[in-house]
Amino acid sequence: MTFDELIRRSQEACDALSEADDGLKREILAHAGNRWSLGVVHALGVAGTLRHSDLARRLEGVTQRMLTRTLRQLERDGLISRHDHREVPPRVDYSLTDLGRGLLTGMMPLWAWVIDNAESFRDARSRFDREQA
Amino acid sequence: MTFDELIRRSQEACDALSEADDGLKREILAHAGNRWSLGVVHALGVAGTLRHSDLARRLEGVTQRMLTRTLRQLERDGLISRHDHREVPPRVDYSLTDLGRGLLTGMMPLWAWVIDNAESFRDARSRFDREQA
DNA sequence: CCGCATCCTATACGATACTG
DNA sequence: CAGTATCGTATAGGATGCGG
Repeated sequence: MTFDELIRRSQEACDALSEADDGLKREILAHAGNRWSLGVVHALGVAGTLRHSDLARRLEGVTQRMLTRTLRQLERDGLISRHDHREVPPRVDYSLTDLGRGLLTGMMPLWAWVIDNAESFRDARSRFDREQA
Repeated sequence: MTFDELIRRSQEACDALSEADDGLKREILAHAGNRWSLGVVHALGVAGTLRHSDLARRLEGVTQRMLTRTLRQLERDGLISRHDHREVPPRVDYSLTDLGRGLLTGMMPLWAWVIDNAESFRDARSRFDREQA
């Protein structure tokens, strides 16, 4: 598909959008851009099921507060499911929902593209910063 | 490609990532999640070249401040190019770079996926909110 | 027309300490 | 172990007015 065809289709899709849908799209993408969301989704995609402490170990630098907040947000978005075993000591584990797996799948091409063009991004940025100086 | 194969590949890709690349990925996605970025990129994809005031008209509700800020950010990321005609009154127009077109292309599948699953997102959220009550 | 300066609110993110 | 509470800073986003 050419770029123009792609644009035409996206134009049609956009015209068909309700304002609520457009807000939803931005919201989901905004969540995906949050500090730890992608890391959590990816870790769960790789491991299948993980406990809170497992995730804390895998996401180096995350605090309990931010991990909990991120998990709640992802759960609210329906991307992960939370299972509380109701034991003492506490045992809670998380896994991707079908929706979460779908997001991960849908993100891959974009992700790969960003990595492939990492150098272009760095070049563009350093050029911009130089010109501003 | 199955989900597991996809995960395995993303795992390999992730292992190969420098920490800087990972930060870059998050940063680009965070910018994509910003309030007006996608709208600007999409509008430029559709129209080709637009002036500041054209964009302001197309993005209903945007303020001059946020539009300028968004344009600077996108320009710094190398996604759009800015051409100042240096006339009086001022005349500045914006268009997508190859990198910007690439981002738009890469975003389409994800975008379409979010729209396709809009109802699932709403269901998940209302279920979550009900259970919290 | 385009952009900036100023002032404001909301929230992401983090450090730290605490609870069942 | 999982989560909450409280503190702080940084930044997104907006309203409004000024200037080349």
